[in-house]
Amino acid sequence: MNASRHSKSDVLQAAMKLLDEVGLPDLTMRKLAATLDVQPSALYWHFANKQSLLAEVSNTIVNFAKPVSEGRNWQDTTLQTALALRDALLAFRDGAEVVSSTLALGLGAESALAKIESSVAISNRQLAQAAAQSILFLVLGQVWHEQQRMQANSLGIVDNLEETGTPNLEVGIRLILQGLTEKVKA
Amino acid sequence: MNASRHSKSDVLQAAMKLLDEVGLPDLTMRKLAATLDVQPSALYWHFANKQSLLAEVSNTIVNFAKPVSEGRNWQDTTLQTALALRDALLAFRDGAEVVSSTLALGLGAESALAKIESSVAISNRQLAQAAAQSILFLVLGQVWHEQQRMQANSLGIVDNLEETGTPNLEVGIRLILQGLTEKVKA
DNA sequence: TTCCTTCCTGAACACTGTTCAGGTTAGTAT
DNA sequence: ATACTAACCTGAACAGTGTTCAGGAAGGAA
Repeated sequence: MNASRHSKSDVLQAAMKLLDEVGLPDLTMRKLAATLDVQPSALYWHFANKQSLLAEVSNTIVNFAKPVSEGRNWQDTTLQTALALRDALLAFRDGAEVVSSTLALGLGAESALAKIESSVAISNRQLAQAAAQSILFLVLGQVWHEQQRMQANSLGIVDNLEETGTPNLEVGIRLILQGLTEKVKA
Repeated sequence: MNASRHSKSDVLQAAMKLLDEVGLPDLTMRKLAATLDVQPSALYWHFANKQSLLAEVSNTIVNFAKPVSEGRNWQDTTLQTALALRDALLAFRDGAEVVSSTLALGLGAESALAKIESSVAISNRQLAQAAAQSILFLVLGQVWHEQQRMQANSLGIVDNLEETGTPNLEVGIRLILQGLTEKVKA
């Protein structure tokens, strides 16, 4: 789209736009280069490799989550934090898969976990960490599943009987928070 | 290893052996064909494509889970079911990633969810389904993370300060079960 | 021996991420 | 204006990927 030269953030921005247009499986270095009117090798001046690029994409997605206003209690705040992350993931095509992979490889997006964990205001940090990680996996898994279904549906693949609709993510999170509250009381 | 002809299950078996030896990223059709002393194209007589192969690998992993003996209560049974799934995933290199991907694509491994859900003996099926899905994502996410670390460690990549050890998966599952129990009581 | 199903070959197609020696462009300093 | 330097890019290649397809060979049954 542009014949001028590009900065690192130009490339990142183009990558996110392309992700939205074609999805993660078709987000190739060659296609990305093409949208920038540049040879594929040019991208490697800005990023060491594709994974590094995806790591920054991942960070951008995670940091897109709106900061939450303090709730009535830490349970509420944690729930809002988790839902804000969900919204951020949903705001980008294949967002959950991108973040999951990056997180698994340990290349970024750790702030997602940190934000949840710091909202769990209980003294037992080990327990808080376990709960935060559980909530994170729950959000990622749920949204990944949902986004995959979105694409499948857009390809005309029929959903088996509407599948009772998405079992609300909120329910799962509330279960964890409920259990956590009980455990701390004891 | 063998110059004779091969059946579909031969190929599947070889795939699982190769998975164990080289891991998912290096499980290529060409390498798989090589271990069978066969041209890559021969594999496509047995499987429509690589994803179908991986789907069957995935099913094999999931079905490897030992059936659990009925516990004292459904909470206990569910916990045992989840832990059995975890053990099955851990028994195969990159097991969690294989199953996660297949599940996301909707190509198999659904029995994993079914087994957990059927163990949640509460009348509210919608709630049971949400809980089961939460537990499944939790197990997959946790084991995926753990297996990724295993590989990283084996490559000499140093863990930052031992990372307080795996926040036990059991803790997370128990939180959900606890919350579930409370919710049903009310 | 014919026939048919099962399994495989060999070669190609259309991609993928990545490397590298060398060139251009832009901006800063003299 | 000239020289230098950092930023950015070209063009070509390498080594690999999943997949397709026309045709051939092996094995058992009629």
